[in-house]
Amino acid sequence: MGRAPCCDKANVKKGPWSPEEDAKLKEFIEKYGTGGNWIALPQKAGLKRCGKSCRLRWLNYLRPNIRHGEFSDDEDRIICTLYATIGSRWSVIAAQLPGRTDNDIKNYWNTKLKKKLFTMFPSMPFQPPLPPSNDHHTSHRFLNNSSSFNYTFSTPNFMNLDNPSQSLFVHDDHNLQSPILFPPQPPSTNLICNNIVNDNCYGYLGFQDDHQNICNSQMQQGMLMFGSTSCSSSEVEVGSCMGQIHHGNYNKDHEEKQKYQIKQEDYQTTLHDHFLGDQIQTQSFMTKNHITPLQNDLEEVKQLNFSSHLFHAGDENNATHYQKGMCSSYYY
DNA sequence: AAGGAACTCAACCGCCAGCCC
DNA sequence: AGGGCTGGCGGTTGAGTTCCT
Repeated sequence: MGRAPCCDKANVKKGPWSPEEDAKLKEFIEKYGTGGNWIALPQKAGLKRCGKSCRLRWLNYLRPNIRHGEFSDDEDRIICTLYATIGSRWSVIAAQLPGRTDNDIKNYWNTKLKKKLFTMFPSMPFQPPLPPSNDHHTSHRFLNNSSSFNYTFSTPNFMNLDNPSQSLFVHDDHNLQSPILFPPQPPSTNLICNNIVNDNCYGYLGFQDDHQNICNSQMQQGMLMFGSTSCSSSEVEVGSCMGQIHHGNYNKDHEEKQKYQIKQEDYQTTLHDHFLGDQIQTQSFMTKNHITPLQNDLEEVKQLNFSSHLFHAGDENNATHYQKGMCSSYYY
């Protein structure tokens, strides 16, 4: 048995909306609101339309303060940054661009922006990150068997061109031919990856042999996406990555920095435990405790000007032990 | 000028989470 | 507790438009 239709398909009009229908819908909603029930609305408003169609028409076209037309460079940048970070979550991206709808942004990305980026950086595989898995069995499979990594991560990256050892690259594909992570001096091991998984974040570490290609492609992407600002080596904090995302314009006040600062001590201890020698031990090295201020998902992200769900940590002062690796986590 | 290809974008489809009964 | 319903969302479609040869 199939799913019950949301409306009587035979008796609803489909296709483009006429000006008369627009006027009817607009007038009704301005007068009575949606009444909290889109399915019942068309009948009340005298429209032969599916409730969902009404909702879409209102949200994407008729509601006040909708902006159509050219996207600005700033909007492009925001879309690219967010897409690289959270993927095709258009509604979240739209929430950062007042007046833009998720549909508009999705169309813009699919028809223009993506092509623009490919034209500028043809060798760059520009893929969104995979949404975090809710399947903890899947997640833990990585933790327990790094050599059989078969999951698609395709995630953002950002870098510090002044000091690549502080740059974060996270990327992957099914065939393990793309970088998992770029280390400045990669060991001659095949890919080893380490995933950090918990309820609110996941991330991973890894090495890859073909580091020159990684470097080249990721350099381009890093420049493209996030500029080349430095991040602090003494502070391991969200702020440093946000600065990069904002092309150096990021100005977090001290209090905010404190709020999101990761304890250097925790970080060092953890890395010492797991980065000795050329091998990364397959073990989670970040826990919820490290990210507590960030785990309240998207509302937090919005409040923080959209980018704080991305966390980057690096410290070259302890390079003897672990400059070969960086770490990353993504929060949803 | 014509017609085929490529592009755009409004609208639809179907899935899913959350709410309510 | 669980089944049905709804809103919200992302992916996809296809008619209309623009571009190219």
